[in-house]
Amino acid sequence: MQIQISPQEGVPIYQQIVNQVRHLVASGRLAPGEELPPIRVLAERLTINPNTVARAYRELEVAGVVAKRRTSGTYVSSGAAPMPRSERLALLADRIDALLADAEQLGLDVEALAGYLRERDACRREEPAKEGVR
Amino acid sequence: MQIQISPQEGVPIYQQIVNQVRHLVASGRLAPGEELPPIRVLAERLTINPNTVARAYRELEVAGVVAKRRTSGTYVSSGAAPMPRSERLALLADRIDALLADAEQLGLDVEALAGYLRERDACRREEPAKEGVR
Amino acid sequence: MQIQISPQEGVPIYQQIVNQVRHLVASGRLAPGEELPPIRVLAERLTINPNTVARAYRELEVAGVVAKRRTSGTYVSSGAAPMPRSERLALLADRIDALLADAEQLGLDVEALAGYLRERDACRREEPAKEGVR
Amino acid sequence: MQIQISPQEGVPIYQQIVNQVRHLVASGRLAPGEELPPIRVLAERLTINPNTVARAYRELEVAGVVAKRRTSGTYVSSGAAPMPRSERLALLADRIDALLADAEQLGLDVEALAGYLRERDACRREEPAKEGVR
DNA sequence: GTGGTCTAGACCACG
DNA sequence: GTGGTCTAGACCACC
Repeated sequence: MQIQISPQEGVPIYQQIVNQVRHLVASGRLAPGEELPPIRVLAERLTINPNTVARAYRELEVAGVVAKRRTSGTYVSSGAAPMPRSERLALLADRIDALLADAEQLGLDVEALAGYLRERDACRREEPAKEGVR
Repeated sequence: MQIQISPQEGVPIYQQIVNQVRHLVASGRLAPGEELPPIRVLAERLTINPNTVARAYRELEVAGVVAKRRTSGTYVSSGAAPMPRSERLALLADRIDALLADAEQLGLDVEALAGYLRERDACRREEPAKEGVR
Repeated sequence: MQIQISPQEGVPIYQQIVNQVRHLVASGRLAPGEELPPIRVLAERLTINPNTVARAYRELEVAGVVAKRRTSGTYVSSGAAPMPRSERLALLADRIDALLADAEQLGLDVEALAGYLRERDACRREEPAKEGVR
Repeated sequence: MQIQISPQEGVPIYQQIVNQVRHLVASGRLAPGEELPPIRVLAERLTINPNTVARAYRELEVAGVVAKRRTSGTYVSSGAAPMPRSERLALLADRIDALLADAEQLGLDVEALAGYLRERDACRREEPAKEGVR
């Protein structure tokens, strides 16, 4: 399971984990019934405190995204189906809107923004992929 | 001066003000020498605590974006020139990158994202502009 | 606000707080808009760790029972109306059922249980009320 | 031997078994000298891990409620006499007290509680007896 | 002053 | 080996 933590702005670590698991489930990369890494394992991999991972898993559990089997591990809920493309896009709506608002305030139109989007995307693909270490 | 506050997730109010003033200056909508609204006036308009506006102005001052003239008010620094388009785009780089990373994790490619960007932009222009007040 | 913690069986402390706040709200003893004690204050009063109280308050928040105003405190949600008597009784249904099951297994009928209930209740009222300290 | 397991809140499975065996002995339904089901048989019947049943039997043994005869099985201790009614009631004292405390916090008096007790009891007797399996 | 996050580490319950 | 709870204490952000 691919999870990247970055000390990005002010987003709490546990929140980043929650978001990313949700995204992996929404895109079908994590299928219902699939097992998530044990709390301690993921904590070690990300070099963060196990309590932080536990909090993320707990939130995912109350949200119904995952289910914990006490002594056996944590699994993607059987009811957590992948989302259609349009809904996945909708998950980004708020941030897109905020971006558009800021761009407008900067005197940039949507085409400039779209162009820049492609440019940055090209960069990402060239880079050797930097590690998301904290 | 057009400033919109939204209780959006976790972005601090003072930070929103700082960003927006920076943007207005970068785009040339606020010209060097121009006067900003007095703290109390802006606070009342946005219905927020005057301390919050004061903090934003203070940060803008130490950043050299604005200058306070003792008894008379707050003005855009004479050294605060509008930025070229490329630099203005660069201000959005971090958020663009984060967006691309999330989109990828959602299994969405850059073209889907660009398309959605245009779609949301169209929505914005139709709407009567919702109030950004608290 | 009256909250009692007891190292009773295995019920986690944070859970006891959650339950009791819910009950106080359900019975109308805590009215919508009323302020709860600050995390640190309640923690000190119960001589437990502030993190434990914070966890209880957080759960109450996601459940919509209370709302936190970031820098000002924690309040009973305006939408958290008192419940009618029948619903309040229903909150105890699970435990009542478990009790009846156990009583049956002990060869005790419901009347014996009801009688014992009154007897214990009489005791409670006589006692000087023992402290719920941990 | 009638034993029902329910994944009720947080009561451990092995504890449920212990309690129920104690209750059956206290009420005289399991007489001294009577044989308990073999570990594997009970485990299979309740569809739980044999280790869990073993743990329950072990606790019952150290408590002197049952005795293991090396090669032959597990039996109710000869010293395990049925308890008088008052003592059986006393076994429920803690839970009764907790219930009364909660009821009081919910603004319900003991009579309301006793009435509800009878009501739930009536329900139990009508129902076809729901399965207590996992 | 408010709440929020995170760490480090201990101890428990379960199977 | 799983996850759960709790503590102690640090540091941050906001107003």
